[in-house]
Amino acid sequence: MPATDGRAGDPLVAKLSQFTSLSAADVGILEGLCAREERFGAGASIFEEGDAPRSAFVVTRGLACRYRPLPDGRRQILTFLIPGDFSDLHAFLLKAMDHSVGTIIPTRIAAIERDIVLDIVLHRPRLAAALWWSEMQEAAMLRERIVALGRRNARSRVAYLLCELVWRQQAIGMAEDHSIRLPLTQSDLADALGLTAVHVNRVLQRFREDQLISLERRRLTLLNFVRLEALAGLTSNYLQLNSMPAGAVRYFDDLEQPYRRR
Amino acid sequence: MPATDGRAGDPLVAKLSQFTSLSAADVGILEGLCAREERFGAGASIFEEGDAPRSAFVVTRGLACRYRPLPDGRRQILTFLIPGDFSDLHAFLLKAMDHSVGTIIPTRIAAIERDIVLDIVLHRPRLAAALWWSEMQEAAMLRERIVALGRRNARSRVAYLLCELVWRQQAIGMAEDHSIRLPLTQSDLADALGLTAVHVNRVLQRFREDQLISLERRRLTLLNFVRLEALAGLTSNYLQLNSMPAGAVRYFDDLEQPYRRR
DNA sequence: CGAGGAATTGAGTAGGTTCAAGGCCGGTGG
DNA sequence: CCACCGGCCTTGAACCTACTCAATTCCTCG
Repeated sequence: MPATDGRAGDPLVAKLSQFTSLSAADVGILEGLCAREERFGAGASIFEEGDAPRSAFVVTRGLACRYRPLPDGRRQILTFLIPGDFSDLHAFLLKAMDHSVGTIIPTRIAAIERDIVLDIVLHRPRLAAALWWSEMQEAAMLRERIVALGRRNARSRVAYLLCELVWRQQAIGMAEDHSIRLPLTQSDLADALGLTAVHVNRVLQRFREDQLISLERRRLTLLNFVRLEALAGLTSNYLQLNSMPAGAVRYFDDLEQPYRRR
Repeated sequence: MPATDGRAGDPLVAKLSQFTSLSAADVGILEGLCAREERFGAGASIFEEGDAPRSAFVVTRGLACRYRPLPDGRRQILTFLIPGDFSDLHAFLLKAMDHSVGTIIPTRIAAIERDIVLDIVLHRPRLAAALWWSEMQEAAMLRERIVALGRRNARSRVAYLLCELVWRQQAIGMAEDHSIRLPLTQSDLADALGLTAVHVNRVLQRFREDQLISLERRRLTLLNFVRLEALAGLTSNYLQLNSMPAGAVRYFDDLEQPYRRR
């Protein structure tokens, strides 16, 4: 099993493999996509609200977030982007991004050209399906966030976000058991959860008292993930952490045929 | 300009035409998709959390919503589905839906088979682009909801949702100026906005006092949409209500060539 | 005309915010 | 090696927005 520094295999391949088994050719393509990375420092801006979208991108190392800045200086974090996240597959269809993306820690990003995206969609059905699935996973995370912000109290919200972060890092081999590196400040967490940093602090205090988590030196461990998941109110099929339905598998195998011989 | 009863032209065609001009053939395909509709009464369930996804679908008439039921009986409404909304393009890749869809008023839905979806994606690039765009629009709405629930107070949230509903219905020719039919109860609005029905009521009272809206007999009119939009804090490019970038247009025209001769 | 859901109103409460001050910790420069 | 600095975390007290509970009125529809 992989180590904890994010170097263990390609995180994108690891993530998509949860959904469907990838051929050697597909893996090659994915690794090729991530070959030319761009590096950003901590707290850097990758793009901003209003910018023309350039292309899709993959996070290969580090941690970033999508967010919407508000006129009064506050912000709402929409999603965190971890290694293996393939985003904005179709952003080239838009004239302007409606949100910004910035890094939390030093981060590497590989940009993907429009032509490559379309080539995959048109000629690599199985790979395209895997990318669609990862888009749907991102949409599922947005829906879960809405439920959390709309109908859960602060304790549940914090529990939910910590669980999500751990689960996602488990999926790419960046978690040790239920423990991850968590370089987010309490203020970052608050901006994601619609709370204030002060209140996030008090909730985390309670979680520590209750032996639910340990969090020190930027390392988070879920000590009692059963209780945390219950507190978070997450359903078992969250993140669609299961593979493709059998019918769809057969279907894509058939579609692959014409292209396998190229 | 179309009338107010939702019969004026095909709402799906109207919606996608905002994004790109559609060929007669594409319009024909879209209208064909909506030919076989299924009818549901008010308060009916279209599918439920946990169900295996059947296929994509288009709402042709009525009003429905996606929502997540909570264990304690409450719920969070995620999005409202109005005529012309094409949803779940790729849902066939999942084993189980993570949310439910139910109707508010009598509603008609056209189911779209997986094979038809894939045929469009592979052979009708321009139409596929339009459908991707509508998916991105739905994702943009989810992000906007997160911002509203996370960082805005009750007044702004209500203003935002009313504006969104009016804008969307304008886009499909179902609005008269700034006036729409609004069959939602205050409880529905509350479930979408993370508030209680009682508080939604008080906010709406204030809006009426302040001459911002009129709302009676299920008819909403924005009396001062400038102030409402400001209160809602919406950005001008919300809903990506603008057409495809020129570069993308050329690109898809090229892709169309091989298929135009079929 | 009656019934039931929806809207409205009031009073008390609570979860989370705001403001402000102090403490910790890691990094930097002398 | 040590002292300083700045960002982050922590804690307390007052406050406020929105919730809860409950009763009443209004509408719509059969």
